[in-house]
Amino acid sequence: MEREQGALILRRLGLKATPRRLEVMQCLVGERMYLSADEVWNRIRVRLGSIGLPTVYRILDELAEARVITRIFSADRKQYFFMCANQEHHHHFVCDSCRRVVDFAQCGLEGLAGEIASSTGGRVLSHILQVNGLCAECSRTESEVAR
Amino acid sequence: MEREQGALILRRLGLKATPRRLEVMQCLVGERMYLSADEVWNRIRVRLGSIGLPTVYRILDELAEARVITRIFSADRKQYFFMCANQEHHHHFVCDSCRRVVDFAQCGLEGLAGEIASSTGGRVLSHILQVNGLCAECSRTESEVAR
DNA sequence: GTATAAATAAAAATAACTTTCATTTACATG
DNA sequence: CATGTAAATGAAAGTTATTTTTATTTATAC
Repeated sequence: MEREQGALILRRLGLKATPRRLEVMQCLVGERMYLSADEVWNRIRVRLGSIGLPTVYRILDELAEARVITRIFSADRKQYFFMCANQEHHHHFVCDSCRRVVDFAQCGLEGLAGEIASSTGGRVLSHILQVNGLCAECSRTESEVAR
Repeated sequence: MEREQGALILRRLGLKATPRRLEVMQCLVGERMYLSADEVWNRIRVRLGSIGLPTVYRILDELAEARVITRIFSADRKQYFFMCANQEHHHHFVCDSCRRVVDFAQCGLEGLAGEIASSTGGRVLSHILQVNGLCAECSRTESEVAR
C-alpha cells in the first residue's frame, strides 16, 4: 500500500493520517499471517523510533471497527488482526499451524438469514464465519512428517 | 437433565461425577441464554454451599473441550457458554439484545471444505459459524420502541 | 474399608488489554 | 505560512478475566 493510499483511507474515515497509523497499516498490508497487537508493535517500533503499545491497540481497534482490517479468532482468545485486499463480502481460511490467512468468497450463507428469520421470527444482523485447517504448505509438511 | 444422566455423560468422558460438575451441568441445561463463568458461579454457589470460581472455569473448560457445551462468541471477548440438547452438527443464532441462543441445523457449508481444499490445496479441519441478530421477541420489542 | 488418582479450595499470579491525563501533532482556517 | 483546536499519543497505572500453584479432600475401583 502506498502511503498516500493509506492516508486517503484514513481521511475518508475521519481519522488523521498520522505516521503511527500509516505504519500500522503498512505493517499489515502485504502480511500473509495474522498478527497480534504486540507483534505489530514490535515490528513497527524499530522503524518509528518509538510508539506505545496502547497506541497500537487503539489503532488496530479503530481499523477493525472501520472494517479496514479483520479480527481473526484463535483458540487462545487473544486478539489477532489481518488486512485483506478483498473488499467484497468474504471470509477467511486460517492455517492452524503457520497462521496464514487465505480469503475465500464462497460464503454459503446467502439463504441462511432468510431461513432463520422465517423459522425463528428473529432478524439476522451479522455472522461470524471462519474456516480453519492446514494451508497447502503445512498440509504437505505434515504428510512428510507422517512418513 | 436428570442427575444420573449427567453422571453418565461425565463417566463416559472419563471424568468423575462430582457434585460441582453435576451442578454446573444442571445450571446450563434448560438455560436458554448463554452464561459467563461467574454467572454460573453465582447461580450454583448458593445451592452448593461453596465452590471456587477457578473450579467453575475448569469445569466449563472441560465440558467445552468434550463438546458437552459450546462457547459463544461475544464482542466483549469474554468466555460464554451454552448447552444445547441438539447433538447433531448445528450452529447458533444468538440474540445481541437478550443473549438468547437458538440452534439451527442448516450449516450451508457442506461443500465449502471441498472447495477450499481444491482451490487452496489446504485441508479444512474445523469451522466457526455463529449468526447474530435479534430474536423474535427482541425484534418485536424494538419495533415497538421505534414507533 | 482403603488406596489412589482425580478434583477442589484458596490464594496468588498472570497477562492482555484499558484508562487516565498531560503533552504533542495534524490539519483546517485565516 | 502561522496558528488555534480537536484529535492523537506517551507513559504510567489500573483493571479484570482467567490461570496457576499447592495443599487438602473426595469419588471410585478394588
